[in-house]
Amino acid sequence: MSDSKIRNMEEFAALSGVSRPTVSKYFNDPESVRASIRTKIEAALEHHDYRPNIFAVNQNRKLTKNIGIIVPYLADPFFAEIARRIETLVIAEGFRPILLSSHGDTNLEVSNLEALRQIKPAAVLLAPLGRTSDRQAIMDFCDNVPTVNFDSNIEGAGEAFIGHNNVQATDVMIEYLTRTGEPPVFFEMRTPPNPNAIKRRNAYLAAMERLGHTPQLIQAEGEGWNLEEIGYETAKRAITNKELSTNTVFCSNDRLAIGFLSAAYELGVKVGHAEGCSLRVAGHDNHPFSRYTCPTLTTISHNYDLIATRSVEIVMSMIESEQRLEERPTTLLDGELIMRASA
Amino acid sequence: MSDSKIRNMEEFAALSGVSRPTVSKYFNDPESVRASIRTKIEAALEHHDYRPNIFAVNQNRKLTKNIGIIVPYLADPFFAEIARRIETLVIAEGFRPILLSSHGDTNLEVSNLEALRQIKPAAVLLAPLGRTSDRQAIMDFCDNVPTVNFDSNIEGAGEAFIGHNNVQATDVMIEYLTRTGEPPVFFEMRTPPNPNAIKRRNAYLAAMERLGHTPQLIQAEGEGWNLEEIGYETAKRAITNKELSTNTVFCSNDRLAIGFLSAAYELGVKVGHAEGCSLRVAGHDNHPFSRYTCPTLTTISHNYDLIATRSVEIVMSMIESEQRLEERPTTLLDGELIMRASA
DNA sequence: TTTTTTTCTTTACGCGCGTTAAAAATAATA
DNA sequence: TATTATTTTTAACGCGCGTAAAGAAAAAAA
Repeated sequence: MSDSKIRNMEEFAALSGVSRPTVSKYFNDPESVRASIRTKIEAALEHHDYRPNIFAVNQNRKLTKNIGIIVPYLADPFFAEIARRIETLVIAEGFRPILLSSHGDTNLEVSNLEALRQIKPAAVLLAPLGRTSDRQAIMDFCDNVPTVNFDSNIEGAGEAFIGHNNVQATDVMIEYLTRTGEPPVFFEMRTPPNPNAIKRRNAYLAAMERLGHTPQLIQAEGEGWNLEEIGYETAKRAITNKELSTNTVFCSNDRLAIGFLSAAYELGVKVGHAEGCSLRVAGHDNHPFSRYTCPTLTTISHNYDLIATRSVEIVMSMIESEQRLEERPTTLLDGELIMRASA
Repeated sequence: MSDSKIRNMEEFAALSGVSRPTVSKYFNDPESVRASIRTKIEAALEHHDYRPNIFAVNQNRKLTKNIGIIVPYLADPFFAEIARRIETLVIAEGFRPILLSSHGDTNLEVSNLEALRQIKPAAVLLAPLGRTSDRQAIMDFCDNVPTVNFDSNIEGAGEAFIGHNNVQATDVMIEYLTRTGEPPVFFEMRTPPNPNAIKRRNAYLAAMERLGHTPQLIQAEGEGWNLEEIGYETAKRAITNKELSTNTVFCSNDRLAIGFLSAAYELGVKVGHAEGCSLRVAGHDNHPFSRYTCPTLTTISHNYDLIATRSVEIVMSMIESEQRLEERPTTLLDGELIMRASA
């Protein structure tokens, strides 16, 4: 590797003995030039450290090789895990992932959208905040940038939606809990940030009615994304005041469940389905930490793998076909019951 | 807001009644133009949606307004939390954070560095993988891009290092544990990915010797970043085989401790400092979830706030002074004992 | 009001690369 | 070998903006 610094494509083309437009063609798609030419260029690449200036490239292309990824809250391991998988897939497809977190903040979500629009991404994968999203800003964005909406469905936003089948997942868990013990109370936030929570609540109410049981909602009052704390506080109150009408609690998500378990432990309430336990607790999401709670958390898993692969697949097909999808296909991925010690 | 799409600065300048070079000056620093001119431009901005093309801007400036942030593993809530704080501070300073995770992979760390180098960032905040980092690649990078090294110290890398005072923190915890009960066993990985772990081990050994106690290391064999699992498996073995020489365990980090607590719970070993408990467990890091473990985890907190603010401060001063620091200042931030139920 | 200082306008070049059109070279086919 | 199809070269323009120099205009100082 020679130390000679190459300033631009002109110089590199001269060194490789190929004309600049052909070199440009090569970098856009190595297969598009003749093998003999390719060999020349790649030989030169081995001796000289050259890569096209990314700003100049992006300025002159209508769309870049960037793919934006926006998640509502990256410090939540669930989104961190999804983001990690998507990033990996995007890189494998030869694109550059740009990962942005809205940190639970509406304004930041909007400015993330603006930041992405500026860099002319080939496409965007958007997991919106949900209830607190600026719907208009998102719709405007989707008009201008090919977007796939995932996790939180914002009706009409983006060319497609990939999400979790909250109804199926909720049904599976309620069926399991009811079959193996008492029907569950539903533990949730009164005003959850994420629309999936509403779907889960409604699915719970519907399933309980269908099965002929009386539903009970325990609703935490907090706002924001500090879910463990909200779950902990509310659980402490609910347990102390004996608000639970059955011995089984189905939490709207694992983070609330983690808070619940913490409160139960502190109050000396033994959780689990083994003998000697007075309470069963189940969660929803298969949060990365749910297998290490005490007791380990029975929950319903998202299909992490499919949610990532399917989203990236759709994005890639959109990019390839270079046209928007006419309808807005919605993919709901079934959840899987993960049986552990807590219920 | 008129719908008229403005193609470039030329058009916008015409609409605002100001010459293009002056408009350019304005966007680089609004204070650098006369108030009367500023008013004109800002009036035009209210009617027309225009922002300079970021690629053209970056191409023509020697250094951009980008600040790179690399963390070793973003799915670890510790790094997610640090990254979140740093991002927020960087935005407040008027820069654009570019957050990249190495996902625990050496090759990805290297390609992240390459990706950053391409976008000519004003500076970079780097938390390297540590033991598995490609030291040469990092040193090369730091030669070309002003970098601040944080969390994991790679000797000589970057203009400065901001980290955790592992020795002080370890001493504080050992002093506390010893004073309130039996001296601790040290629970760690034999080949930890992060150099902080080595510092903690050595600090433990030194402190035990100083206090006249016999040290004992329980070393997990695994590799990688799946720390809870590694902690869980090893703890199960250690408890079952009665390998612990005292009733107190000091874990090298909270994620190992979470795995340890999970194993102890499963085996029916009651953890805590209350009566009826047979084991005390302490961690290190004040991981975001450590306050919700069962029992809640006694640990030592990083100074999350200072680690972020100090790092960003140094980066900003580097950018402002436009010159590299002559020495390589090392800042070690003291840890704070967080007393909870587990020890 | 006149002089000096500061700021703005005009004009023009450069950044590094995408892209196109016409001419030249190479490869494939007859 | 001659003909045709394909690829490459040459030459040149454009992308949108930073920036520099010289002259004009505005503000500040005398």
